[in-house]
Amino acid sequence: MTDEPRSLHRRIRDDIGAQIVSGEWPPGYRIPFEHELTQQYGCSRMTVSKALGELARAGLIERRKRSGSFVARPRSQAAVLEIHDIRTEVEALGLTYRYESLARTTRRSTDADALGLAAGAPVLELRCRHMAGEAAFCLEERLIALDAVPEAADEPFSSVAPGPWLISHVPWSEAEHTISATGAGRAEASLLGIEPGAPCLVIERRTWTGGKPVTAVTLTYAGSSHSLVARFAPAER
Amino acid sequence: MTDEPRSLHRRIRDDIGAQIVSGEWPPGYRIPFEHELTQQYGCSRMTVSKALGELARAGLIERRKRSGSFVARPRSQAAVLEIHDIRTEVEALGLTYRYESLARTTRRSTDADALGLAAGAPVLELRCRHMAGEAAFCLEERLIALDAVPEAADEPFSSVAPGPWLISHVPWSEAEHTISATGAGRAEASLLGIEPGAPCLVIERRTWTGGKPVTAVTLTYAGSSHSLVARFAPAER
DNA sequence: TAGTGGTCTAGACCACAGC
DNA sequence: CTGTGGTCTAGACCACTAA
Repeated sequence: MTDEPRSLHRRIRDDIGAQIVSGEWPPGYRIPFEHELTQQYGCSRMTVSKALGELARAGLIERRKRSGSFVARPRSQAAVLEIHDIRTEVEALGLTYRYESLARTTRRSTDADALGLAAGAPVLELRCRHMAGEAAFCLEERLIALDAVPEAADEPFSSVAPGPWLISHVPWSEAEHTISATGAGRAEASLLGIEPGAPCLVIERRTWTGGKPVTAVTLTYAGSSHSLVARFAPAER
Repeated sequence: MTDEPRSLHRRIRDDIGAQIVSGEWPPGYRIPFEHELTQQYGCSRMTVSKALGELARAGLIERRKRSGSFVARPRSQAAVLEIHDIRTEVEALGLTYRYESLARTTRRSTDADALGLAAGAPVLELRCRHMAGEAAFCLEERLIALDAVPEAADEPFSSVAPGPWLISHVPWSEAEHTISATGAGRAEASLLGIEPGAPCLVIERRTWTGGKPVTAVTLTYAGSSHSLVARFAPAER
């Protein structure tokens, strides 16, 4: 009936996860000890350990030495937010994507910049617009630390959006996102084709690689055109 | 010099992670085979396998049978969004939290409800307000499926906010969040103490347990008062 | 077909926290 | 002290897939 038993540790993990999600094992319930599960499933301790380890990572259970593993109680809602490339977002809506470069300046960073760079470090400042069909979809205002990405100084960014360019030129990155709502200013309203003061969803992203600031970007979406979706699944798949 | 070697698989994982984040191993680079790492670290294959498995889960590497493990190229920005209890948020700002119940209705669900319940199922509808000091912090509009949480019918929610109450009465839950920006309507503006049309950050959350709808809530924050932060770390710690 | 990762075993020692 | 989870070993077989 089911296509389940692809691997034993997954089966164990899913069995236990189902007990928890269904409420049969309430928060605080003590899960069978590893050695009990090895007997129950007729397997070695490593296998159940792997299953329990994944449940613990997912936050479903809490493991305590000497006392056992317990169903955790839900704490803060944690959700995985996927932030896609803007071109992908637009095309997923069935619209034609177009990129427009508005301004490009090289200057020295100030303390007011969100990048977290020492004042005086060279930065590239970009302003651009992402179009969906004939309508403006998103405004982008970006700083790039030229110390971290010197090649950016030679890139005009006239036809390539800075986001995709950076992804292919910077090895890997940690990021922090801040999401808020504001009213459109005059310039933004005009560029987005909305009324001044109209609600906008604003995503600010700061990116580091190996602890060094790489880029800071502010994306402004007309409030009605965009939303973010975040999901939480207790154990993936 | 370092306090590192608490466990070998962590050391291996962090070593490789550092190579990737620093850019020394660019996207597409082939990571040493498991048996090579086994020799390099003088350990068994399970240990390196665990390390590589965690890196793969974190999205830093991609594992391909018969050809090896490779540094992945960053795809969509994935970030973990933590959504805390509103009382906690307010108190973290150093303000006094207060909860106000505005309305409480029991009715039958309609197709227009976001809950995803069959039409006609009994639901509890709540409207309430979360205060920070003397100012309104957040408006809450909530539906609770009484089939899933029958005890809610007996709870007045006059002094207990539905969020914390649900957490302690529902075993575990999956959730989906949608974040957007809107302009405040008249009623909302008056309750939040802002101008009609002023930007608001709106979080809609739908919650299930074991696949059954439990609750749907819309939280409306005055745009200037609130923001969400999401972080991404390539390998935790 | 050969070599990779995926999974699993049947042991082992250890640190640690509750008794 | 005792028993738990945390870690690790030195093997093994398998499925898959790139060559």
